[in-house]
Amino acid sequence: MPELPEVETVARGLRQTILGRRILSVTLGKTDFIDDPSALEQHLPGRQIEAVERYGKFMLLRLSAVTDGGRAATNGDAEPASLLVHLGMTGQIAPAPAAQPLEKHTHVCLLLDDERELRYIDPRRFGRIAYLTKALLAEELTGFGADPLEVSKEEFADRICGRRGRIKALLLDQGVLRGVGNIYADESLWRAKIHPARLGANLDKKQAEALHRMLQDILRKAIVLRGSSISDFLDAEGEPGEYQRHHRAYGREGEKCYRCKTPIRRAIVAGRSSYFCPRCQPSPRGFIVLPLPKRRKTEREKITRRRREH
DNA sequence: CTCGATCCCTGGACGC
DNA sequence: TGCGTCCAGGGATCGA
Repeated sequence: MPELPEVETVARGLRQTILGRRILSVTLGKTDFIDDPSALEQHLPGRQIEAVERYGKFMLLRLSAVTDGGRAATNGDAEPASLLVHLGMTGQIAPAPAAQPLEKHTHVCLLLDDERELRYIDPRRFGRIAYLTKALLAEELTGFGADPLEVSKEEFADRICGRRGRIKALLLDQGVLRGVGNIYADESLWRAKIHPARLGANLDKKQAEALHRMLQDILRKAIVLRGSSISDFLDAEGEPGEYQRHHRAYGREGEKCYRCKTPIRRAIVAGRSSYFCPRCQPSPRGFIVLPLPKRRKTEREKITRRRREH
């Protein structure tokens, strides 16, 4: 599931491969995850991809104005615009030779001026694509929290300690921090020895600082390793990341804690599977780990299976 | 403000 | 083997 490091990896890959390309035409498959499908068809052709940025879990393809004067004057295409891409759970975006057969669940193809297509594949369609004018983009980006890689420890502590919610929920809340998802929330909490169900307001300054440091360390390391590949994640070159080998909590239910050898537990916190060490990350008062159904296959086994298939 | 529940969607795993 | 069921989860939304 693409979180900040995976989205950053994909964005970097796209920067290497499609910057400066012009979009010639648009072909759409299923469109129920696209804000305004016809806007893509109307406004993308003729634009050049000038930059690829990441904002939280969003990718933003910055597009030039259309230089064809006659058409541009009438429909707003004389202004630069952006294509917003959210990979959701299972989204992949990568260029491919236009002649190459389409993979199943390819829903958007942008024909480029070098006989390639930028293709968006998303089996579950939890992602999102939107054509955004400058004004719509500004509106879209309001309400997001700090970038976890940029945020100072003081601001981080302010954002966490002033809230009543559970720390896991706060880490996942894109309005608090943009880009953190389930994996990196659990990993940073394990490293900082903080239970996911603790209330943000109950963390002391030292714990908030530890969490800030661990979260940044983990995200930076994960970016270097091109993200975590569990289930479907592949980068823009179609390669899996390597950070899943460094997971210490996520997906490790029943396996030994790397610090104290106590079996890692799983509980639902903030509506998500949350993995933690019951000894290193002591529960807050009153928190009960409910019995959970036995896992059929651990995430680790899934990864192994995937790698063999490759 | 914060919570849980529900929905979206598909593929894969499992039980029978 | 084949079919039904459950589950994963980011995010939107809604009611408590």
